[in-house]
Amino acid sequence: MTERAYHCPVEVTLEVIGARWTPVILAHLKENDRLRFGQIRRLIPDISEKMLTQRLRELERAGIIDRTLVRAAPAQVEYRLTTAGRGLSPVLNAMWDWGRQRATTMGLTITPVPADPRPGPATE
Amino acid sequence: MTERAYHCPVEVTLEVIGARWTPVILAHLKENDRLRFGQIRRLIPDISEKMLTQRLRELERAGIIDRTLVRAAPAQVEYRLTTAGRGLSPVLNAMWDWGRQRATTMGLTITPVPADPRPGPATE
DNA sequence: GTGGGTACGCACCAAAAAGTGCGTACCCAC
DNA sequence: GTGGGTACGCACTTTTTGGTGCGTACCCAC
Repeated sequence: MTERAYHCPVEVTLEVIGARWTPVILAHLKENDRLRFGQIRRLIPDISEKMLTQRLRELERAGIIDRTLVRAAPAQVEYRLTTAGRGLSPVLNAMWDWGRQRATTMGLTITPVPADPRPGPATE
Repeated sequence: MTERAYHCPVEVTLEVIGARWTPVILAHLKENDRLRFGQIRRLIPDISEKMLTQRLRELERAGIIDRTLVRAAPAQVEYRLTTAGRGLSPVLNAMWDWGRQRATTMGLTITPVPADPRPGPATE
């Protein structure tokens, strides 16, 4: 993650959002404004908790997201994009759009998952 | 690189351009239209030849770039974005712009490198 | 009082990614 | 004829990344 010299602006961008899952996390935060740890985890079923924590810490350090402790007791935190983070919207939007387009032309299916656990009885 | 189910369009995009250096390579191809292997290598001083070859093969298979053998003898090939690849321009532009912005606000320096070896005498 | 949810940190191990060095085949300049 | 540039492929090792499982501290529902 520590690159010394940059020879292209894109390298700078990648140092911030180049790690695995990072743009996905940010895209969800852009879509949902504020999300709790567990919500992000459910929105991205394939990410492990360790990964998610790690990425969130990195983004926090980079000043891209903001962590707020909502409740201390049974820990509850909220993440949201900072102003700097919102500056990434064009990147995230473009990635979102291209992915949708690509899925269509390649016949891929995208199955979104709700951020909150199903409230009703077991859906199986 | 093989992900089965997608839960967000951004995941689809990342499966194509998520590997290390990939967006940098594409950004240079977008800027320069057509580039030879050695030119890309010089434009990205920190990439190894193995890496570059690998990424180029992946992008070729994904239909994002196009490889043309210009001369067989002392092998010379040219890479360029396909139509599908040019569809990534919004993403690449956004990454480029954000990186420049970020470099400015963070006081980072970007030192571009020429694609071709210095032809004249030492420029220093 | 027992289990589940919340949001982690830590340690250990497996897997994937990347670096290094060597070989190729040909051309050209010196 | 010797060395350098062109664009790689291959094998081997190292580094990085990520997964798994365990522990925490507290609350709430049953």
